[in-house]
Amino acid sequence: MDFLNILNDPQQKAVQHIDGPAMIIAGAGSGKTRVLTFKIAYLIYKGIDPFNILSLTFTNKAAKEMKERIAKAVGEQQAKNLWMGTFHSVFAKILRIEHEKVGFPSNFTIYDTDDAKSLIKAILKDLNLDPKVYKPSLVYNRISSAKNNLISADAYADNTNIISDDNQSQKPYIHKIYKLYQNRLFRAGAMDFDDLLFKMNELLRDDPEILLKYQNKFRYVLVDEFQDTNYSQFTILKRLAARHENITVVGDDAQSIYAFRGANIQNILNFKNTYPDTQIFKLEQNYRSTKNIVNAANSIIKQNKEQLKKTVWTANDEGEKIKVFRTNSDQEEGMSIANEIFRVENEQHLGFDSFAILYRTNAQSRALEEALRKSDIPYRIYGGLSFYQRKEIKDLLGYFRLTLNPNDEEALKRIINYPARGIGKTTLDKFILTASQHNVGLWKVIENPLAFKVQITGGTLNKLNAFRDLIYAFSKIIENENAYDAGQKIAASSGILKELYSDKSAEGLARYENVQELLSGLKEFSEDQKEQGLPAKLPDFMNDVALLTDQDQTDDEEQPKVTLMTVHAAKGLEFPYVFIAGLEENLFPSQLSVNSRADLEEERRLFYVALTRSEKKAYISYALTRFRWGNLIYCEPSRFIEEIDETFLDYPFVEKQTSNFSDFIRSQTKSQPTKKKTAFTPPRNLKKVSSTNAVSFEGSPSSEIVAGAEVEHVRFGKGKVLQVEGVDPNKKATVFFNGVGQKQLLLKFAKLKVL
DNA sequence: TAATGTAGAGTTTTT
DNA sequence: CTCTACATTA
Repeated sequence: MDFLNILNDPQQKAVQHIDGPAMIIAGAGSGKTRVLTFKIAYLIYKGIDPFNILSLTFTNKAAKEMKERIAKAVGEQQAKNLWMGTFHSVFAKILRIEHEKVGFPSNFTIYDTDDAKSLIKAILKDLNLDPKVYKPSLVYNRISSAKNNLISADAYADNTNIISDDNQSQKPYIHKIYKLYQNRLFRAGAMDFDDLLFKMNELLRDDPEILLKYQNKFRYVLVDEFQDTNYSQFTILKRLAARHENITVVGDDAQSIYAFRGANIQNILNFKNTYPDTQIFKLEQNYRSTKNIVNAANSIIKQNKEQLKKTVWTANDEGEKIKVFRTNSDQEEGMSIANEIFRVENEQHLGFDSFAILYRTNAQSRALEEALRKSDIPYRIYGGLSFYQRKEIKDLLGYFRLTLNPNDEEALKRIINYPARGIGKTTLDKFILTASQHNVGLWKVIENPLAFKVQITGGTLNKLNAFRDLIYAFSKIIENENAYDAGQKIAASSGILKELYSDKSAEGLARYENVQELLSGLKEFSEDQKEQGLPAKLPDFMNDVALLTDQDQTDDEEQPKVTLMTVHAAKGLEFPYVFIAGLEENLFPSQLSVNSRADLEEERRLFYVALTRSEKKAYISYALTRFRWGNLIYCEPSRFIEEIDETFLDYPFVEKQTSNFSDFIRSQTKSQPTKKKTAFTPPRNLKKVSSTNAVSFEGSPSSEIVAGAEVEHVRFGKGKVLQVEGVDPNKKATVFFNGVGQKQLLLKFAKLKVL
């Protein structure tokens, strides 16, 4: 095994371990993917049949990349037979194979979160419950977390703790919604994300034959990103591995950032309790980042109480210190970053894809995007509304879904009257009611409304029959044509293409293009599958389209671009230069996390993940003001900045002034009208970048701000004071800004200059 | 039943 | 602010 030579000692040992439980604790940048890849290659090299290896990853993209790497090591033929994918996609596949035992059609639909919430809304209506009290997203989360803990609808209703919780929060009927929700899913031949795991658990629990079959099939189980698995997932693993106990988990407790969706960090912290024979391998050498970055990240993470002991170190260069930017506004923050990217790129010529801007929330991308656009820096934003969540895409997929599974209620509701064909809400409501009364699928009623004595007019019946026949026709098309041709035909004869084409607005054009993009995706799929000798029908495409995310899309990038994404989305990636924006209290850490120690620790891990993405240099920035929901709010620097050992920071402000940030801010804002402040003028490293915007913008004394005065604001530009009210510390001015409109500003914060 | 207008809510992260 | 969902009107 030549290739072992390029690994370090603990990496080699981890790779060469074959039988029995193993846990690989992989620090950030320690070559985790490489070890996992080599380990699988090594197993195959040692004669283990790839058919017997199951490897679970966090994203489909990760699985695909790993498979390609393994193919290079052991050859295409061998690699092809590996089972690799996300928990959801692998188990969806198995559930389709074993669908008879599960009691679902093999082409069951997978409801995404939007479908699920929409269904919950429909149930609320049936139960006459107020959607403001029973917020669909809240109910969904409650059900989801129950499922992730393997609590069925019946168990939920019987659990006195849960019920008293719900009673306490004035939502006593959640158990009822849960039960009905499962009923409706069943009738629609649909599962939500959590069901995929839940039903897999049930299957393995209740059917010894199936259990044995998959235990013997997956003699070797490997799990990546184990720190982000939930109880349901771990339970599946335990069941599968119970016979041979060849289970290898790889992860980093310091990078566990998905507790909000049920991930249980205890899975990794207590893995050895479950398998006392576990061999533990620690990968502690970081190959990615400079000493400064590694040490700064260590100084952050050590503040967390709950963690496995390890010491991440690097032999790399010292590198530059982490630079801190402070700006007056979120816009300026964007400009500072854009200017710095421009400067570094001019100097180093690494290409714009060497830069990433990371942030806590998607909403922050706007100001950053604007700044990059102004500076003519190419960029690509990841996340936000995903491609597959767009209305036009869901509409077309709705036709595909309904044709493949006519009981798919959410798909039906979505398209039965889109494009408009005269079947309105009233009619649809009648059908849904009738279906519920007879406890049959919606499609049964649609096919033959008279059999169920639904009161409809002859005209409606005709329209309905036309729709029914349309779907029948699509069904034939899907049977006979490949995915692309079928998709094309359905898009055309459903009227969707025409509908979108007739909309000449910019948004309409974009929607049309999106649909075209989906169709070309189908084309690519059809050709790829054919090439590999695999089936290329529409159902094959639809099988896990609900499990795809934007990250799985192949981007045919023509030019290098700066990456903009949330910290979560950046997990597993690396960039030479990383900017972490919006390091402010109530933003990062998020407002919702600051009250609980566990949540705050997760935010801190998130920051750790962000910082450890960088190879050469990291920047962190915060703004003193920021727009949120159209309102200007005032921000304080994040506690995380203080938590970094200052020897790793290039942060000129703290040295001169007090280290207490709130005092610092207060002193600035209070003394604002008078004397010149040394500390508040932009520090040297900022001068250059902020000079394009407002250079050390000085406000006038509040006594000069009177009604009728012409003033200038650092952000809104020129305007006229309409009214001033209140007394000095809390004096408030109403100002009309040209082109911006009327704003109310507190003078102690807002800097207004009288012209 | 379709189209238009208005009110209300939302920003934590995603399979 | 911006988007969506609902209600009202034609």
